Amino acid sequence: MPELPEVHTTAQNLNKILPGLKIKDVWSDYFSDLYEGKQQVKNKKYFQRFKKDVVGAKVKRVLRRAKNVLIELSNGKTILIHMKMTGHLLYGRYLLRKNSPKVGKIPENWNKEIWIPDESKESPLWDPYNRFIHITFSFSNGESLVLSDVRKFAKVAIFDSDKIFEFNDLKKIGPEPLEESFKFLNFKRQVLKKPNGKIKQVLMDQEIIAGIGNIYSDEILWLVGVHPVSPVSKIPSEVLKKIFLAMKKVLKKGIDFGGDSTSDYRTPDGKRGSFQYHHRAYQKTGSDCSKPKCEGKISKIKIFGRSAHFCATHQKLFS
DNA sequence: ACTAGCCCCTGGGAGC
DNA sequence: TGCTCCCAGGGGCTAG
Repeated sequence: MPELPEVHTTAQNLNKILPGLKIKDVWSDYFSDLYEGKQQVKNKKYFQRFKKDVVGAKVKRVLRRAKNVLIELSNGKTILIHMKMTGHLLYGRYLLRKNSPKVGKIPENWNKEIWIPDESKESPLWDPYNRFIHITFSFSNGESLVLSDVRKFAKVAIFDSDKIFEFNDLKKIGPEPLEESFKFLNFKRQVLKKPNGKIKQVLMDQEIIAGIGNIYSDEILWLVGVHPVSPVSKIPSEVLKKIFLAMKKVLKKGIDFGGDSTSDYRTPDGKRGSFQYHHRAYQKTGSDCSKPKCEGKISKIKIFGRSAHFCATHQKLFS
């Protein structure tokens, strides 16, 4: 699922490609999940308005804030895309087909419109995980930006660029963990806003720190040897410092590996990232702990409706 | 103000 | 082989 490193990789790659390109058309089969400002776009009428705001504009730049991709347009509007769990953005030459040939496991009786890559079957864009395309932006150069999202949780919205930080999506988001200016004291102040909160939950709280989700929080806590349910206020300051440093390290590592493709995430050229091959805790339930000299095993528990993976042997519970 | 829990969604994997 | 059931979970929302 796209967290900071995945969204960062996507936004950075797109920022090398999209600026200067003019949006020629927008297509979607996904009206219920398009938004215009605060207004949820529930029908075609709103989609037409979204389309009107977008078509004809040029892309100025693409950036990331928390787990959102922001596409700034030349007309004072910004498209916000939150990929949630299974969404990912792809860029390439795409064709709209009706009664299309089968792609992956799409049923034979499929008779809807479908976008398929106009590329050789060797192209990573043909990866079966890339076939759930629910919105496309076609550019005047003949290429398209498409959102593939099997579970349809992704959010696409449009805002006035100068007001975008006034809306809830971005208003209350905490600081960016990889900013040079984000120092330990800021981190400490942030997490201590939830003194009774469990450390894993607090790390994942977007209002405390932006961009960390389930995978990276598991990996950070494994690395520093802190049990995920430890309340923040019980963790000694020097251990919080270790968490802070591990957070920067693990997130950077995620970026270096091109993100995590445990699930559906792909880079805009359709390729997998490789952080999933370096997990120590996330989805390693039952495996031997890989920390040197540790003889524990990775367990899984549910906290706050999410799974947490950790080694009960070397991850210390502060309480 | 807080938190626990439901909801959205659907492919894939496990079990029979 | 094919059916059913359960799981993945970010973030919005509601009930307590």
